[in-house]
Amino acid sequence: MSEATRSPRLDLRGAARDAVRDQVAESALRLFDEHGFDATTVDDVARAVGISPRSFFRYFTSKEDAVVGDPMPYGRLVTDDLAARPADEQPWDSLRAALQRLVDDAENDRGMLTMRVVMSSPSLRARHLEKHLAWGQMFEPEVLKRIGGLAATRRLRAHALIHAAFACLDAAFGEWVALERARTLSELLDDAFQALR
Amino acid sequence: MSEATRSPRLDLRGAARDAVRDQVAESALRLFDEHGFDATTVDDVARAVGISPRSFFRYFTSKEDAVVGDPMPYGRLVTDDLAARPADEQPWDSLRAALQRLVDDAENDRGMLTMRVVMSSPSLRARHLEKHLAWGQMFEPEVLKRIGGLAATRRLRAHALIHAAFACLDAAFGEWVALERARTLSELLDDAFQALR
DNA sequence: GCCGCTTGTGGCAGTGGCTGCCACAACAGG
DNA sequence: CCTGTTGTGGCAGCCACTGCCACAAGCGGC
Repeated sequence: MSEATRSPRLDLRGAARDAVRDQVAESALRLFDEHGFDATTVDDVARAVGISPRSFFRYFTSKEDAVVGDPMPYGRLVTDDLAARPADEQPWDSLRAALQRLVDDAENDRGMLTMRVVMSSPSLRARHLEKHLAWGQMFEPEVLKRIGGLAATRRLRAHALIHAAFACLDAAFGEWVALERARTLSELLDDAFQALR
Repeated sequence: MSEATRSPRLDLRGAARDAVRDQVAESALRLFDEHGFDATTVDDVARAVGISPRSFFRYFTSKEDAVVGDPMPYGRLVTDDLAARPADEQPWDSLRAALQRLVDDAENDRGMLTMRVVMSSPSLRARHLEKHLAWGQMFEPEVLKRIGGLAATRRLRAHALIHAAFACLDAAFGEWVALERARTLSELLDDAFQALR
């Protein structure tokens, strides 16, 4: 049967799968926060949620994946927001606006917990940073549209702008966690972006 | 015997050890470049240089470490350069100047090979990015000295500046490798820093 | 109701990175 | 020649992760 003619039931299945995934991820997050990421094995997580270790790796591509998640869905959202910005806007402003999507979604207890766990382990931080690489590639075409100047250096400048934006994002996240939400993520991100004008 | 009274011979030993380390790293780099990082096992590298796999991990803390190296030595050099910049210089200019140390050291065949291998594997890219985190912590005190404005946001802005500088560095490296050295790293880095003024 | 198909799951064995431990070899100083 | 220190190899074991296979669950057609 072809992809197009499949019954909508498959969406239900997908939804069920996503629900399980979320639940496993949340249990994992709690365990990692409580006992440490390295000290908690995949077997521990699997046992806690009542699935086999083998099945854990059917839901997540890696142990880290249960915390940092797939970069693509958010990447698409933010890229769409970026594409929807006015064509004559300064790229730096477009980037700030587009990242608001991530800010809105992270500014809650779950986001705080996730960031705290991410920052607690080098391998998680590394995966987190890798997400920026994936997003950066998705953003590039949109940012290039808004960049003028010498053609020979456009790609370089787009790259620098994009990853500087991520640097601001991480600085804001870091401060947000360190201050324990004394200020809003949105404000902190504004400050960080402002510092690089 | 106490640390202080040890004979200088130990430096010789350290030097010998460093020499072996370099040689193993170079062989590893060649193998990784030729057959791929993931497809090359530590056993392969060990066999190629005539040491046991167990000994490989006495020279390097991880397989990736043979490529990306210890962040501390370079971190110290650059931090020292940063500290030596004039106190009234703009932090962005100080950072650009301090990174020249890395540029000078990378701008050769070995550096090109290393960057190519690093960019070829996600796990290597991740470790490479982790190095920035370590360096960032070392730079922070020096950058803070050069940052004014509201005290409440100084750390945030310092963090954003520092990691934006690394974003520029990586953008320059990426372009340098992509262009196959058609332009110098130093020029590319200038362009990237310029794009963020 | 039965059958057959697809899809999700568990178990098992195996690979590869990495570590602790122990025995042994190399080499220095006495 | 002996002795303490240091580097090395081998072995066993942990853990993340994968391929394979057998099996169970749900769904469609009949």
